[in-house]
Amino acid sequence: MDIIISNASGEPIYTQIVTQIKTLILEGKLKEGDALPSMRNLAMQLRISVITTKRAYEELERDGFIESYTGKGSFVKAQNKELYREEQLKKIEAMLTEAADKAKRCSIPLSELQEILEIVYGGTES
Amino acid sequence: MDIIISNASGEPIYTQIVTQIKTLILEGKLKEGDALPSMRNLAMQLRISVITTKRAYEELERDGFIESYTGKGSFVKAQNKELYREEQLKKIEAMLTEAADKAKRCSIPLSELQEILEIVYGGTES
DNA sequence: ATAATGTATATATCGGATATACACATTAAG
DNA sequence: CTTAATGTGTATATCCGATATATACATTAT
Repeated sequence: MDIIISNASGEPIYTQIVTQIKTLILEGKLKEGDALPSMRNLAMQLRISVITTKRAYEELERDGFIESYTGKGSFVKAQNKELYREEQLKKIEAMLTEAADKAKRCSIPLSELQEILEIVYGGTES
Repeated sequence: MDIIISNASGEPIYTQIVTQIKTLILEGKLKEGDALPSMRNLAMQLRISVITTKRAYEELERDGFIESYTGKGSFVKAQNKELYREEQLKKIEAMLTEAADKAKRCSIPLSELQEILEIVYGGTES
């Protein structure tokens, strides 16, 4: 568990933790059942409060990445890729809806939107 | 100029003013060269500070809807529909890019995105 | 000069976001 | 049962951006 936090970035600490652990899980470097560092332990390492690590773990739990058990610890959950996909799909749909609304207000046709989408989808490197 | 502000809405006052004046202009109820109420005048009517009306007018000016001249007043600019369209297009492109990024991370294919876009574009009432 | 207009600086207030201390509850191990 | 680990809950501190303001200043028209 190499979590690195940067005070300079302006990004909140708990967010940095969440993102990094999510990435580790999504990349398969942390697998189902793997134990995460205890909240206290991680807090010590990073020299931050337990409450901040708790907040990060809470978010990971809400998003279905891990599970915590009082007295035992926190563990990586079975990845529910389908669920994750569904959630992302909802967010994507919301974004597309907003974009479509804006477009309609300026009489920008659907075809133009489709073109743009095609370009940005193709052009963005992951 | 019937500007109506509602303290209950939670929406900031200056935003309410901006939106309502933009709408009046876009709907053609305010035309090129028309004088807006002076900042002080509008502030009196709405029982708010001049600074708040100024802030609203500043935003309208930034967005190219009006122009203000010290000592004279504020006036509706010639509508540059093309410019407005371009600006909206930039915002739309940014939204689509973000959506595309999210989609790629979940291996959601472009075709699925296109479908969704088609649905939300068609289905949203203006 | 006067009275209208817009402008600039410094300030108050509020609320959400972030991070915290400390006490409490649960579990596992001896 | 005691101990030491774990996660949890309540109440609090702090900071920062957003919002709105008062007051004084600058410009224009008459």
